[in-house]
Amino acid sequence: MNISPKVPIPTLERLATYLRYLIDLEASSIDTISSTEVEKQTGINAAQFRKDLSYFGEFGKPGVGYNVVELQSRIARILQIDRDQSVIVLGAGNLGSALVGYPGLGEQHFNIVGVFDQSPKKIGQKIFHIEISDIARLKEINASLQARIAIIAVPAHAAQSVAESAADAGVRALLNFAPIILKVAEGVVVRNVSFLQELAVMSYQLALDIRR
Amino acid sequence: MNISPKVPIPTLERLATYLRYLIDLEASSIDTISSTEVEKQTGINAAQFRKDLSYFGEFGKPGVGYNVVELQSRIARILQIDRDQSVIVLGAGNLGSALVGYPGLGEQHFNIVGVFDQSPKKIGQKIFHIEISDIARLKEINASLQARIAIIAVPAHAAQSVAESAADAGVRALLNFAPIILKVAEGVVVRNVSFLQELAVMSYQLALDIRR
DNA sequence: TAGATTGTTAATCGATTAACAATC
DNA sequence: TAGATTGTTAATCGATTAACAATC
Repeated sequence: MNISPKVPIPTLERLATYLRYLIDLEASSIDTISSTEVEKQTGINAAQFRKDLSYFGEFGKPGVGYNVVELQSRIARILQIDRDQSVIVLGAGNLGSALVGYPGLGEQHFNIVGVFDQSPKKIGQKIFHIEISDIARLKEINASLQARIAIIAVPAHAAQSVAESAADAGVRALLNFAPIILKVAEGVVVRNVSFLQELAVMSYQLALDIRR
Repeated sequence: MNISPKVPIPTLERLATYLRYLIDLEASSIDTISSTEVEKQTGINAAQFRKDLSYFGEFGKPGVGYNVVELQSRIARILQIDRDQSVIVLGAGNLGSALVGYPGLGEQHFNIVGVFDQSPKKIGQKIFHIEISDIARLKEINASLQARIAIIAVPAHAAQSVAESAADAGVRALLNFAPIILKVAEGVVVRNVSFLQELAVMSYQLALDIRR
């Protein structure tokens, strides 16, 4: 298959997992792996692994396996992690600030080029060498930053309006940390990071455990 | 159906969403809603909503709908969010500290009762009124804290070993922020918060958009 | 009562996994 | 060549959605 039709989201998520795993393998100087080995080490079914890759072409050699470095760079290219991408952070509270300082982002070529907040106390201050800008000037400032990805780290009550400003400022993808369902225009991608939800799920599972 | 067999994870995740939505409704002094109304406002299919609830019993009145306050409190009880739960945070870096200060946790009755780190510089210091303890003393200290939920906010290379210490200290549920697949013993629940993965997915979707 | 909406069964859809011919 | 492992098709599994009798 040459050009990917619709790739399932779970496949894309696993692709990111494979990539991390391959980077570890490379660090351990392993240069070839089989899908069976992937299953043993990640717990992801071998057929699943092969199927996931099949959406994007052929990556392995029958009887041999996959070249670690090659597979790594091809997955990185598929996910666009082989090139720098500009990201802005909306909200300079505890969470927003922590994200600005998170080294993993840069490692994956997500470069934070701007941080915005509404509070006059924060505007003009710096976090990790990036100056906080007035969120009211988002559109104007992003006209030059040209970030297409924004991380929303404002309180729930402000999130919807911030999302709209972002879309208006040319942002096409929102990573939303606020516990709220965002309504966005066609063509804007949203992914939610809902750790409260995750805690709630665990909370239920924990209780189940006790009941039996 | 009286006692729930196996409830799908997506159902549990949506339950947490419904709960947030119902709290908003209550604040707007709305006391009854129909599944159709839920669909309009959250985008979640009405049949899905009814099916999700059906795993736990009967909640509505045919021809009328659901009582907001009652549904809210019943979902809270299902998810165990109606009572306080002790949580410890492992790792007092930027992310860990931000989580300790995150007000949403307390609002959902997740009370942070301890913060742990390995760095001698941090041990003994306070973040938001909680003193940072030595992670080497986790088992000893959690013997009295009795937290069964831990949030892992340490760097990837330390996460596996921290997870093992936590399990050894009696923790039964791990909310993992480190970009790594944790291997845990039977009976320990893990949920991952992988915003790097979410960014990667968005990055792919963004590129797709351009190609067409 | 007539209209609205539930809870649940059945149909549909999509994702995961098993099986295997092709191939190194 | 014989053994190993891929890529892909087919079978299975599970979740979502539509349809509708029961009921307020």
